[in-house]
Parts: sequence; C-alpha cells; structure tokens
Amino acid sequence: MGMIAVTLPDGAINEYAKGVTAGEIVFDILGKKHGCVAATINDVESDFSTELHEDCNVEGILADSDAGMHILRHSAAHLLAQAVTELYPGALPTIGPAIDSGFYYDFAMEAIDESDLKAIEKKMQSLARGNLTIEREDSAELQTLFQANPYKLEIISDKLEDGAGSTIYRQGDFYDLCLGPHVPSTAKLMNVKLLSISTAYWRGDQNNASLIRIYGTVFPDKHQLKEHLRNLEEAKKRDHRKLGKDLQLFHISEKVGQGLILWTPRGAVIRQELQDFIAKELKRQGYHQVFTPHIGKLDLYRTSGHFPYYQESQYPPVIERDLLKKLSEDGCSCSDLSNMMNDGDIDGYLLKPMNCPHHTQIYASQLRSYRDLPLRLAEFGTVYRWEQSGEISGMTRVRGFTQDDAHLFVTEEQIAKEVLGCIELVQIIFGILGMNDYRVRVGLRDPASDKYVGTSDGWDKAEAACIAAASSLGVPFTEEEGEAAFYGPKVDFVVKDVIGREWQLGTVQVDYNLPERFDLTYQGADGESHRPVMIHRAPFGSMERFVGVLIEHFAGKFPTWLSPTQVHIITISERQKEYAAKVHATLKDAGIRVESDTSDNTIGKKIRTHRKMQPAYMLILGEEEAASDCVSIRARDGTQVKDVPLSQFITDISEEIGSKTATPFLVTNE
RNA sequence: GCCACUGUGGCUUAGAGGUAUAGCGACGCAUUGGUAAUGCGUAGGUCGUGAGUUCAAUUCUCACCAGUGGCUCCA
Repeated sequence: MGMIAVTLPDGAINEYAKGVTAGEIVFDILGKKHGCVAATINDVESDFSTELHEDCNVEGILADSDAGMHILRHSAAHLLAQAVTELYPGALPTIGPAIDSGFYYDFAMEAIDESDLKAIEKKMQSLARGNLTIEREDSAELQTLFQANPYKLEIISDKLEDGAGSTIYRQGDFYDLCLGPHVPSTAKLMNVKLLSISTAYWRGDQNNASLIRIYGTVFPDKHQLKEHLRNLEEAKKRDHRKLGKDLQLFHISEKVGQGLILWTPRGAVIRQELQDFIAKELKRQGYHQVFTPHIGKLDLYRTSGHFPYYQESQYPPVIERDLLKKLSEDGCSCSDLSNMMNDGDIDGYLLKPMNCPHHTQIYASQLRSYRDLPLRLAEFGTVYRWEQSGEISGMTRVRGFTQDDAHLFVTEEQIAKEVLGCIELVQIIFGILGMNDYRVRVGLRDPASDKYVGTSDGWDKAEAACIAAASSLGVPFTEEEGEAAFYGPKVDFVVKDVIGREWQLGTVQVDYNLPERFDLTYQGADGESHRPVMIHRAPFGSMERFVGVLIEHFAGKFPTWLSPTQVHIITISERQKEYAAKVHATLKDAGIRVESDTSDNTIGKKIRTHRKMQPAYMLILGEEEAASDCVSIRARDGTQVKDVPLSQFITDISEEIGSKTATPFLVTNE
C-alpha cells in the first residue's frame, strides 16, 4: 500500500504516495480547489518540507481555509526579501508577515518608488523559476548569522528572552529568521504580484527608524491571481471617493476645511431618504425626536468628563470675545489660557464631540418617575472631532459628522430588552439594504482591571444582555474582553468596504457613567430615588460613513428608493418636448425624482451620458410613445420594455419605491 | 501627527527653465436621430498657495495647504 489518504472538508479523498511531503499535499489541494486550501497534518511539527511516513497521522483537515494561503504568502514574503537583498545589497530585511490578502515585508533601505517594483517582481519570478528548495535549519549561531542586521538581532534577543528558540529557513544563498512553516520550494511562488510601496516604522513606533514596506500578493495558480487583480480593479471603481465625484454625491472643499463634508443635492437625497426611513422606525419604537445645539459650555464637558481629558481629539474651545480681550490686556499667554480652561477658571464653548451631554440635560429637565422609563431620545446630531490629518479620508473618516444618535434612559431591569430593541433596529436597516456581510463585536470588561464604573453585578447583567442580543442576530460575533468602554459594555457592527478595510458602523453601548456624573435620577415605585442607566445607540454610526460605505456597497447603483434621480426622461427628437414635459410633471406629482433631457443630441449619445449617473430607469419617448400615452422603459442593466402605459409605469415604480426593495420591477427573462 | 508620493481649465490628462496640450463636459450653429459617442465652431487655465534662485519659473529650492498609500490613532 503505502498510500496516505487525506479527507477534505468537501468529502473528497485524495491519496498520496508514501514519501510525499506535507507541503506537496497542501499544494496539491490548493491547486485542485476543493473548497479548502490547506490541510493540517499532524505529527509533522508543522514543517511542510518534512517527508511524510507511512504511519504518519494525517487526520486534521482545516476548516479554516486560510492556513495554506498563509504559508504561501509568508513564503512569498521571504522570496521578496531574497529579491530585494540581491538587487539592493545594502537593504536589511526586518519583518515580513502574511496578511489578509497577501503579504508585506519591511526593509531598512534607501527610498525606492513604484517603478522599482517591477524589477523586484521580475527578480522574484526568476528566483521562483529557479525552483530553490526551502529548508529549515536549526542553528545555534543565529547572532553570528545576522550580525549585520540589528533588526534581526533585536528579534533574536527578544525570542531568547521569551525562552523561545528560533530557526532559519534557507533558499539558495538566502536565509531568513523564521519559525515556518514554508512551502517546499520557491517554484510554488510563481504567481506573485507586487502591489504597492509604502513606509512604516520599525515596530510601529514613529520614534523608530522609518522602513520601506512593500506589499504584494500571491496565489497557487495564475487564474486565482488574475481574478484577485481583477477584483482589485473592480474595487477601485467602486471607491466612494471616485463615485462620490462622478455621481455628484458630495464635495470636500479646501476652502471649507479638511474632513468636512458638503452634501450636494444628489447625495443629500440619499441621506434624507435614510433619515426619513429611520425616523419612521423610531416613531414606531417609541422614540422621541429632540434637537440640540452644535455647541455647549465647557463646563458641560467637564461634568461629562470629556474635557479636558479628550482635548486632543476636539476642536479647540470658543472663548467669549470680551473675556478674550480682557485676558489679552492682562497679558495672558496661550498656555495660561489653556491652563485656566482646563482648571475651570474660565469658561467657553465647545463644538460638541458627542450628543449625550445635551441629552442628559433634557432628561434632567423634569422630575422622572419609573413610569417614564424607558425614555428614548433621538436626534440626528452633528458632532465634531479633531481627527489626525493623516487619518482623514473621503466620507469614512471625517471631522464633522452626523450621528443617527439616540439615548435611552432605562432602569437596570430594562437594559436587556432595550439593548435587544436597538439591535433589532440595526438588523432591520441592514436587512433592507442587503448588507449581510458584517460582523459583530461585543466589548466586555477586562476582568483584571478595575477601571470600570458601575457595580460588578450590573455589569454582569449588561454584558449578558449584550451577548444575548448579539447572538440573536445570526451573524458571526466575537466577545472581546477588555474592549468595553470604561463606562459600560457595547455591541459594535463592523462592515468591510471594497478595499477590505473594516469600518465600524452601528454601535450600542451601555453607560453607567454619565447618569452618575450628571446625577440623573428617577423616582422608583418604592418612592426612593434611583439611578437610571443610559444606552447610547447609533445604527448607522454616522450618516457620512454609512453613506460612504453604501456607495461602495451598491457601486453607485442605489436601489430605486435611494436613487438620487429615479427616472431620466430621454426624448428621441425635439418633437416630443411637449409630451416629455407632461410625463415629467406626472411623475413629479407622483413623488418620483425625475430629470429630463430634451436636448438635440442623438438618442445613443443621451443614453450613454445618462447611464453614467445611474438612474434606476430611463424612459425613452418618441413618436410612438407620445401617440399612445406610453413610455419605453430602459432599466439599469439594459433590459427594456416598450409601450408601457405611463400609469402602469407609475404604479410599478411607486410600489418598488414604497417597498424599499433592491430588486427592480423590470426584470426580463431573456 | 509621522514617513513616502502627488497637485496643470468642471472631469480625465500631455508637456517642458522662456506664461501650456488633447479628449470629455459647457456654450453656439447645423442636424430631428429609436437604445453605449452626428458634424463644425467658440469660450474656459495667474499650471495648489506663498517665498527664494534666475535675465526669465508653472517647470529648480524651501515653507505652507490639500489629496493618495501606509504607520499611529479613532472616547
């Protein structure tokens, strides 16, 4: 016999001859796309170049399909280091891990740029073709081997301190410090592509040396690589910054300021529709709408604890004119001023970095009884935060944004039910928008820490409520110890954008702190005064970030109810001007967002132009339509239906809009 | 904030030490066309901002502003 049978997750069984290496098995599986990409093979000490013996126990097949890719990617990182050190003799490799969609390697070297990547990539491919065996070596002389590379020496001494040994992997003349495992030969790394170049700091600390980071990706076969590159191209096209410009959804003006979004008419429609939608849901769930100003006194934030503690991430305070004048006459310096503000010796106003302090004052404006609870106050509240300049990006990371915020003032007993209600709201919204690819993080206490506000008993209940609510969603969720805010546990919703970056959107947070700080109370049934608990929640997170992610989610092709313009009317000749005006007016009366093009361009030209703006439907009007009170409909995907009575179209599109469906009514079965 | 790169009419872009391309778009004229670009013409730019070098700068240098890719950060 001497065959080794490997059972794959999809049930298939592969057989291998005795003497095969674990690495070869992994790559055989990778190549055959069995719905998994790797096998764990026990008894091989995770070294994929070790030969398997007949009695070897090959039992574990990874459900986690990432492991094989991880090995491949990490091996490619080594190949990159080999190529770079051969091309740039002075370059010192530092660290080069596998990451989600590929790998990177950081080098201490002279600056290079994008154009140099091609040469490095070529070198990698020629090394790969060389079919160098990748072998593990145990060496006691690591310090000597890497004596020219202080970065590696640092890693080695760290490992020694941890009591962990280390090994090296050798391919040709190149060797690198590594615990493995690796693919058995560089030949497995043919389908490699370098993507970008950037800088990073040694160990992520900006006080350390700046390193050149090269990103790349690698796949077991060239079709997978091609597809990945195609996906990247596709993602670029969906980038909300590009689409936001093309579709005229928002604008950022240097004159207004960095990270400050100007919602242009077409983008404002999307935001307004979303707000209307959520406002309606809130009404059903017993929320009260409130409005509060964009600024508040510094003292408000001293009480809440946000000032001066979070001063770094706030716009500087506004000081009254007369006071400033007086201080300046007194020869007060900037640092004096800052100290006086911090100490509370002078007051001023702060652009609000969050809405909760204002809402607490609405709560406190009346005596509250347990019968009033839960009290749910909702506001689309605009807040301002001083994000670091390098962090600001498009709509997803901005300095002024509007949260679809609400604060629930509840009794401890009500927490579970109300948290669940908040979660359900998020679920409704994500469901309507077809955003099913998200994950949930439940932030819990770090049991070792005592920084938390509130009773341990209360926390137990609140955490249990968060976990129960999260698990009711039926999507992956993680419980993350130590990720809770100091004031309470939370549930966060995390969605990926097209480039693979994760964005936190909605959040639900339990808060024991603010009610304490603002001394909020309610009268219980027992006649005693009690402390309410606050729940902060924002299902979208912020309108800016949410719409940014939505633009990418829909690639600009919004469902009809969200489309900035739902119908574009296109006439075939100027003779239909009058009929077009009538159709336009009729649609407008029916509450449909419509735009007309009666210019004397050709029909083909007009369709081409208007397609770019992605209206849900185009109506083509010619002689025939005008004569019969009909329209010809052209959907976004190009399907068309001729001679539909106008009234029929209005009925159909109105129903589509009303139901907020993402499926167009016009679907032909061709 | 840190590192690297980038910044030319509304958009996409060519170019170079002697004030600058082209396409789309806009506007005008002709054209009245049935589903992804009809033809011709016109207008539109102090080449991100400020300073320096130079006989001369948009092109070189510096600072600033903004964007991109990362790093760090995100109550």
